[in-house]
Amino acid sequence: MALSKSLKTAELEKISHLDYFNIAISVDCVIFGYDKKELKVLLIKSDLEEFKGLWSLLGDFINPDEDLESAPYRVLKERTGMDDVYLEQVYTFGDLDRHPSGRVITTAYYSLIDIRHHQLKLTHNELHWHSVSDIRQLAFDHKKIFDRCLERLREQVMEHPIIFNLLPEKFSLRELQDLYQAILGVKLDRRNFRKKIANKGWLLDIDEMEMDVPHRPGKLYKAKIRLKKKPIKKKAGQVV
Amino acid sequence: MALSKSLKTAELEKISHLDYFNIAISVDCVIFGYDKKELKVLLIKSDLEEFKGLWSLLGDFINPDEDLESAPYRVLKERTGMDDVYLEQVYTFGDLDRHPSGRVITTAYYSLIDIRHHQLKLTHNELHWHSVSDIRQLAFDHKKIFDRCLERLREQVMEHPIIFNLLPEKFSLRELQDLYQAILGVKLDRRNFRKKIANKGWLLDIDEMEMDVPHRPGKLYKAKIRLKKKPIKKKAGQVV
DNA sequence: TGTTAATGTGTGATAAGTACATAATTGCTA
DNA sequence: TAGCAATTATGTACTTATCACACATTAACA
Repeated sequence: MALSKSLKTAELEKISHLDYFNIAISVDCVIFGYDKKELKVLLIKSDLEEFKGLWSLLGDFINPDEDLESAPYRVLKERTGMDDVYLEQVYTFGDLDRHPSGRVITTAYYSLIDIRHHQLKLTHNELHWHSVSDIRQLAFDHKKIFDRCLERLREQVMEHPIIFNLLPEKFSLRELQDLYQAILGVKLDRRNFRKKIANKGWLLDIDEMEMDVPHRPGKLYKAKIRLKKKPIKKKAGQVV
Repeated sequence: MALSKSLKTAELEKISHLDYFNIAISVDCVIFGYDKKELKVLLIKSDLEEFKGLWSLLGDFINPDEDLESAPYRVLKERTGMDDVYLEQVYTFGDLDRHPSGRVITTAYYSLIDIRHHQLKLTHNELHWHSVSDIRQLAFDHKKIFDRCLERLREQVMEHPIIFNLLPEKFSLRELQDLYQAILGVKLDRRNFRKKIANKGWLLDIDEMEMDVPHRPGKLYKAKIRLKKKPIKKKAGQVV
């Protein structure tokens, strides 16, 4: 939708002058993964001179012809090749000086993906999975954004069945507990954990056992539902 | 901060062309108040032809030289004269077709104010307090924004001591309970409610009683803390 | 066949949530 | 000034969730 086409004259005077249109909008994605009992986050080497050597979140500017919600899906698709992902909007950051190149307001999303489903694109561009516990400093205000998203993830993870997006289709209760512990940063009691999870009713007993583990094998489960929030495709102008 | 001044040449090529700068950003405020046992929301008659007769949230475009977080405080100050208010960012809405005048992305905030502190400005411009339970249709996508903010308020109100921003300085437990009931839309048991509130430790017993009530007077309390989130004043360019 | 590393399971103690009733105080009204 | 209306103040029994904690079992491996 071109702006000029849809503007009424009165509105033109009010909002079309450059004062209101020299702010850019971006999205930044905190992409969480899980590997070797550690919560990971996918980062990219900053391409700005100011932040040489620092890592930053994956983000991009919004295109004028895409919904805000579609942008983080596009970023994820471009960077990881995945498009069936869980994404949740967390917060919008708009401090005046947050971007050295000008006025950029950014909306932060977090995403949970199964780290095994995208290996390919890692060696190209400077993408890398970092352990969440190692994150000290990031480019821009991305540390603040990252912290907020991690906080939100921790709030959500016991309330909604989103955690399964970080796991393979079949998993044992031990794997699930390890993952919760990695996210929440605490140790949980096994018996109490199992009771709690059982009460949620999120799991499907598939009557299979772990194979080739060097100890007594555990039962395997599937998630009853894998929550995704895919963008609803809409044409511009469509009435909702 | 003028954009052109701080842009590096490489960046200029990448982001300064108009494609990325013809999106406007606004804030919209869901301003809650409380009166006569009802939760209220402050609305304004829409000034757009498309939404003639409909009410809309109070909002405005972001100025290029103000922090995002400062904008809703400015809107509140301009509309209600109050600047010591509680504000919380809720969500950013950016569907392509959400604004008939062009591409406008908006960040929604909710605010809690004591309805008695601002009477003056109501008769001027077309501002009016509406009962939350009467809200059916609003201009733009404001009904969706309103719903999301009300939902967030309901999530927050038992967890954080924010509710006192809707009450006068001194209040009785009955007034507090009525207010909770208005927000949550449920009836609460008095004894259990009192126990719960007592456990939170939010109240200060000021050893005063209600006066001139047509029934046995109750004790009055103050909030130990009144949570406000005032914007932190920062100069552009200041390192955080 | 013993060692290692896990699985699977239950109970008692404490805290939180829920349902519920009676006596006391004030202003108002007849 | 007696009685009514409205609301305060308060506790207990029941249920549910949370927490700490120990032992027998299974499979791989050396």
